Amino acid sequence: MSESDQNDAGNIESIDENKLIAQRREKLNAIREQRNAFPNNFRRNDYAADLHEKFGDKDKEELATLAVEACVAGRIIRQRGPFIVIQDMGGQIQLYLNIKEFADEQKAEIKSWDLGDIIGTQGLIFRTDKGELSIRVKDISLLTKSLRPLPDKHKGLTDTEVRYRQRYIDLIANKESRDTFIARSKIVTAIRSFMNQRRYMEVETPMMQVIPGGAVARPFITHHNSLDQDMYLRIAPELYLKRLVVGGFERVYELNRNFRNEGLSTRHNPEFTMLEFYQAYADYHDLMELTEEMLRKIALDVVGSGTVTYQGVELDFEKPFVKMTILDAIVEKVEGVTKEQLSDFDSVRALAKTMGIEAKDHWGTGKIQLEIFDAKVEEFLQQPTFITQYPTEVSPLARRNDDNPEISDRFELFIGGREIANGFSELNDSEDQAERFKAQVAEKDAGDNEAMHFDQDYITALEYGMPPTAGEGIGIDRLVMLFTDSASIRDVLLFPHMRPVND
RNA sequence: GGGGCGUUAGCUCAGUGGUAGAGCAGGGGCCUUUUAAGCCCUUGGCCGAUGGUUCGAAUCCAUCACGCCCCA
Repeated sequence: MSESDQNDAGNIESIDENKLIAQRREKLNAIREQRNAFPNNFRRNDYAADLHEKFGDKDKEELATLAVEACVAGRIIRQRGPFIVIQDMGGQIQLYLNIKEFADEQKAEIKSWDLGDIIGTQGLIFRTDKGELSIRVKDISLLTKSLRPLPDKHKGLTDTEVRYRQRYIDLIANKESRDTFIARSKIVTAIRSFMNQRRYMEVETPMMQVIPGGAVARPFITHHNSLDQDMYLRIAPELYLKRLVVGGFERVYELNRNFRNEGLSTRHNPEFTMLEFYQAYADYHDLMELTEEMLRKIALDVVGSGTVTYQGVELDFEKPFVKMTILDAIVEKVEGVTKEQLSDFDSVRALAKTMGIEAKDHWGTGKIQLEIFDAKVEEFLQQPTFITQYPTEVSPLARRNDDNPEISDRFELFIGGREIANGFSELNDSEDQAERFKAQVAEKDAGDNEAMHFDQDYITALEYGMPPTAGEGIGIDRLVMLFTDSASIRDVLLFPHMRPVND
C-alpha cells in the first residue's frame, strides 16, 4: 500500500467515525483490559423461536413448577429497565436481569452494554406479571461488542439505499426483510424437493462460456488470462442442459445464476436466478401441467394458501391457469384489432406504428406481433395465464408446431403482469437447428447484438440424437417477488447491484 | 436516455431567505416483573458535493453524484 493510499484510508475512517462509535470503542478497550474481548467458548442450546413454541402456552405457575433452564445467544435489540430483548436467527426472547444480583465489576460492564452487542446467557424460563415469556438471567456475558449504533429500534431502517448497500443492517433492523429472505429460501427448497421427487437430477453447467447461448440477450465479457481468451458469463444454461439430455440424463435441472448485460430496473438485475429444466419424452403441454402443480405447491408451502395477494391483487393459484394463444390475447386486450390484421406483414407493421412501435428492418411478422404483445397485453395478465403459439421467428430453439411451421410449441407464463416462465418442446432436428442458428447469425451481422451465435458443438450433440424433450425456465427472483408481495426485484436479492458511490 | 421527487444528528423525520429542531439512540441520575418509547437532566450537525444570486442560503438558481418513482 502506498503512502497516499494509507492517507486516503485514514480519511475515510475519520469521516465515518463519530462520537457514538468512539464511546463504544472506549467501552471495548475497557473490556480488552479485563479479558479476551472476543471469546468463542460460549455454546448456545436454545433458540428463541423454539422456546416460544415449547412454552408459549404455559402460564406463570406452570413455568415456575417446571423450572426449565435455557441457554440462548443473540444481539441486544431492546433494553428497558431490567429487561433486555435479544434476537437470534429465528426470533426474539426477553431476558430479565436484576443488576443488583451481580458482582461490582460485572455490574459495571453490564451497564456499559449497548444495543447491538451480542451476548450469551443462561437462566430459568418464566413468565412476567404482564405475561411475557422471559429468561431470568443467572449467567450472562458479552460475546461481541458492536461498535456501530443500530437504526431506530421502533421505526427500523427505511432508507432504501442503505437497506440495499448494507443489507446486514436491514436484516438486523427489519423483520419484513428477514421474512422475505426466509421465504426465498423456502421457495428454493420447495422447488428442489418438487423436482427431486419427480426424478429430476440437479446439475451444474458452465457459467463461463466461450459461446454464450440459450437466450436472446447481451452477455458480459470477461477474460481468461493464461488461455488469453475472452469468455462470456452465461446468459442461460440451456444448450448445456440439452447436451446432458443427449448424454442420457433424461431429466435434469439447474437452479442458479444467469447474467445479462442490460439496464437496471425494479424488474431487472444483471445477475438473476433461474430454474431451468429439461424432460425427455415430454412436450410443452406436460410442462404447463407441471408448472401449475409446482406453483400451487409453493403457494401452499410458503404462503400457506392457494391464493396470494400481490400489490393489492388477489392471485389465484388454485384454479386451473388460463391458456390463450398470443394472437387471441392481443385481440382480446387491444380494442378493434383482428387476427387478420395481426397475421399480415404490412398491416401488422402499420398497426405497430400506430402504437408507437417502430419495426426494425429485419423484423418479421412474428417479431412485430411479440412486440405488440409485450407493449399492450403483458401488464394486464394478472392471474396466472399461459400464452401459447409463439412465432417460430422469435423462438430459435423451440420445436415447430406440426400443423403450422410458423408457430412453435412454446408457452410463456404470466402472473401479476410479468413473465414468470418460458417453456417449449425442444427443437431436436439438428438440421433445422443449424438453419435457425444461421438466421440468428445473419441478424447479429445486421446489427442485433442480442442475436445468438452459431454453436457447432451443440449441433453435433443434436446429430447424435436428442430424444423428444420439453424444457422450461422459471425466473426465481420474480417468483419470490410474487410470493413475498415485493414491488422491486431489489427487495428479493440480498445484495442487488448498485452503482458505486464516489466521493 | 427523458421527466418528477428525495438527500438535514447514529436512526426516523420537521424546518420556503434572518442564530439548526424534535423523537429515538448516546451520556448522567432515579427506577428494577416492563410492553411500540417509565421519569428527570443532557451531549450531538461541512443541512449530499461544487459553483452562483443575496447584506445574509438548509431554504432561491445551475451543474454533478447517489437513490426512489414514472416514461422510453
